[in-house]
Parts: sequence; structure tokens; C-alpha cells
Amino acid sequence: MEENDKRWRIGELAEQSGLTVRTLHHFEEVGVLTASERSDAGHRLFTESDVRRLYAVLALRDLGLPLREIAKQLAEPDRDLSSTLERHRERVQEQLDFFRRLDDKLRRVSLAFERPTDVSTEDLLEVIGLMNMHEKYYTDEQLEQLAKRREEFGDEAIRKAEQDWVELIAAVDKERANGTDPKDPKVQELALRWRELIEAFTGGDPGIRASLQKMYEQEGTEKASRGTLKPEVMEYMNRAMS
Amino acid sequence: MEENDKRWRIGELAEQSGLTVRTLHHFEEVGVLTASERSDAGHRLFTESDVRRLYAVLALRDLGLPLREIAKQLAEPDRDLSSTLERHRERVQEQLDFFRRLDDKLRRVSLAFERPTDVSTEDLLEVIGLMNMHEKYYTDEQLEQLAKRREEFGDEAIRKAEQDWVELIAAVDKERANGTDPKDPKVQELALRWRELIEAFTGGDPGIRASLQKMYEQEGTEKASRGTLKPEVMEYMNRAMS
DNA sequence: TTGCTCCTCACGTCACGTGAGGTGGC
DNA sequence: TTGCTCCTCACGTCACGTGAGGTGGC
Repeated sequence: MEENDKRWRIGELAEQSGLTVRTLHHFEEVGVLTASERSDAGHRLFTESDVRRLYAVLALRDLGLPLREIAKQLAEPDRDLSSTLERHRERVQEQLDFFRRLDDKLRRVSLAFERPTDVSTEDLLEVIGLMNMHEKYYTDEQLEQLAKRREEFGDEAIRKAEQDWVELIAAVDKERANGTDPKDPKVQELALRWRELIEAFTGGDPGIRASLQKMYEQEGTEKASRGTLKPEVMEYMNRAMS
Repeated sequence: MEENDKRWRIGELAEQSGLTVRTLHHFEEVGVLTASERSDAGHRLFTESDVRRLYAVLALRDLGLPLREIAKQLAEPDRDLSSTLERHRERVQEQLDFFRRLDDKLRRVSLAFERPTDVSTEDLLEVIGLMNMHEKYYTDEQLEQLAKRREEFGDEAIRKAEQDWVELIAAVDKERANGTDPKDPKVQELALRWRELIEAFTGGDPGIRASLQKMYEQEGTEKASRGTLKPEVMEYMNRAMS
């Protein structure tokens, strides 16, 4: 038990442990580590057992335990640490999950725009609104599938598909305005293309089809299509396809 | 442009948006959303455009952007949002990475103990100290490999291996104390078992072998073995195996 | 005497939650 | 008049960072 009279000043201990002096002050404030002694001038003097305790604190802090929890734990070493850690791990996994989803969302947002073009706030809000709506109707797996298919298609093909939609909708709306019978061969032709475009989007997956349909029912045609499709046109198409 | 005179009181808006009144107060404090009007009594009156702005704020908050960043963005919609989002995503990925590692660490800690036994703080600190030392010498992949092999072996086999080590070390120490020549067949026999146990631990991986050896060199035999192996015994074994 | 270290306040960070104490009736 | 809503402070949360202003020399 020699060397037991070794003492550390706060600056020394800070340097040795890689902490700041302020952090050691803070540790004292929250009660995880107090210097056992003081010099005549009121300076903190840490003993060897203080130093050991410091490394215990750092180990537990390293696991992400809050300092006050660590203080409790070190105050009564009999308390059950394993259950504390288990609860802690659950919290950590929730956090992990949260950041996974967030990262995923950010990835999808950035995918929605072509490379380095700068994005207007409005466009972004549009995309986010759309995403939020989608998240209400599609399952995580379905969103994953849709994202994959989009990647396979590539930006070019997607822009073309969007253009196709715009043209098809316009064509349908024209027949409707002309009062053409929905059962007329010309309209039936358009209905066929309509089905094809939907198939291309859903990839033939019946679950995705169902989610899509539910979204249109619940949110209304206008909102679900982000304004590209008027309810009357949808109505007309439904009659053509029935 | 009818209905443009519709106004929301703060409580109404809170309920409709699922926020608390305090949160809306806070939004005003940080400048992301201020009611455009006040009633004679000083009550906040939110206009339709305020409400639209609120949903824009929520969309951006949902991406994890800090409120002050959102305030800036909405103040000058021309500023480049995509680069802001890119920087943000980098931060998010760092967080994600941090929580992945933390979760991993907690998993390894809990694996180090058998089921629901309650863990003493001392034991835990021991394990964490060991883990921290390991992390200095093994790469992430190596730790992964080691963890996998431990799982394959199962708790039972590991306890047995630990027991084997204790006995082998004791046997070696006995010969050493007796002054037996390291080249003596009896000692050579022990050296063979020694190699076998190390092989079982490393799984024959030369990288892991090297890391293990480096750890013993840098940290010293006593510390690296967590006190189970005295330097003299190691020294003696080295001579036997050379 | 001059630096360097140490001391004790005390405010700031981030996004609100939670009262306290008081007034008004979008 | 009685509730309910709204208002404005203002402190608390978590782990420190960053001065400010002053003293001591483990």
C-alpha cells in the first residue's frame, strides 16, 4: 500500500484523463465524483481511489448511461445493474431505430431530386408532403420496393413516365369534355394505357395496388395525385374501366 | 379567395396540429411561426397562410432540422436547401453510426453475462475495461469474428475453456516453481496444450493472433490477461515454445 | 512581481414541459 | 358569476463550454 499518498490536482487529472477541468467540476456538481481532499488553499486533491472511481464513471458514461444514474449506481453498488442496463439498451435501440428511419427519409428526399440542382423550399415541401402521405398508406416494405423500382428505372425513365401521365390525363379529359361515351373504343384505348401505367408503377404487386387505391379513396383524388388529376377525370376513367 | 377571413385561436391550432400550446409559443420565440394578427384582448389569431407555414415547419422539423435553421430557411426561401439538407444528413449519419456502435457495445456487455443473474458493478467494470482494451487492438471485423465464435461455442464451452486455462496456467507455474527445464518433455506437453487453447481462441486467424500478441506486448502480461497470468509464467512459456 | 492554476458564480445550449399569477370572452 | 382559454414570465431538463472576476503557489 505504498504510494497511497499520491494526490492529483484537478488540472493534472484532467490532462491525464483527457477531460476538461470544467467536466470534472460538473462531475462533482452532479455527484459522480468528488475530490476526497482539499489543499489549504481550497484546491481539490484527488486520491488514488478517486482516480479509480473516475475511470469507473468513464466506463459507465461510455455505455451512454446518464451521469445521475451512474451516481446512484456507485452510491449503492448492490442495486441491480443488469436491469438498469437492459432498460438503457431498450432506449438506445429506440434511438437507433429513430435515426435509421430519419436517415432513410433523408435518403428518399435527396433521391427525389436530381443531383446538384438547388432545391426550392416549395418543391421540397411538396416532396415531403407526398412522402408523409405515402407513409400513411404504404408499409415500410412497400416503400422499399417502390424505391428500388425507381432506382432500377432511372431518372430518365421516371421523367418520361410522368410525362406520359400528363399526356394521358389530358387526352382523357378532352374526351370527357367532348362528352364521349366512356365505353367508346377511343376511350377504351386510353383506359388500356391507363392500366399499363399503373401496372408499371405498382410493378404488378397487388398489395401496392391496394395501398394506392386506398390512398386515393381516403385522401381524395386531387390531394393523392398532388393536383395533377381532377376528380371528374378520375370519375370518368372509373366508368370507362368498370 | 373566399374563406380568407378564417382565423385560428392558438388552442384550436394546437388541437388540429397535435401540438401543445406551449410548443406554438416556442415556435414564436425562436421565430419559426408568429401569428399574423392579435385580437383586441391580445390573443393570437393565426391566418390561413400562418397555418400553411406551420405545416411547412412541421415537415422540415420532421426531417430533423433544428428550428432556427428552419426559421432561416423560411425567411429566405432562395437559400440553398439541398446543401443544408446534405450537411444535415451527414450529421444524422454520424448519429446513426454512434448509436450503432453503442448498441453493439451494450450487446457485447450483456452477452458477457449469463441471463438474469444480477451483475455487480465491479464485474461490469471489469468487462468494460476488458472491452475497451480489446477495442484498442482488434479491428471491428475481428471483434465481430470473436463474438461470432463465442456464440457458436456457447456459454458452457466457454466456461470450460476458461477452466482449462486456469488449470493449464497452474500446471505450468508448478513446473516453473520446481525449476523444470522448459525443454523437458513434460513442459513441452503443456506448451502443446497452450498452443491448442490459443488456436481455439483465435480460430486460427493470423490477424487475430497478431492483435492478441500486440496487446500482450503493449499492455503487459498481467493487464492483458486480467491478472490470470503472471509475467514470470508467460516468460517461462515463451522459452518453452521458442 | 509575473504567469499559471485553481476557485466560485453564472449564462448559454435545444426544444419544449410545467407551473405561477393574472386577465378576457375570436 | 363560473369555467375555459389565453397571456406573459420563468424555472427545469442534460452535459458540459465559456467567460468573469478574484485568489493562491500540492
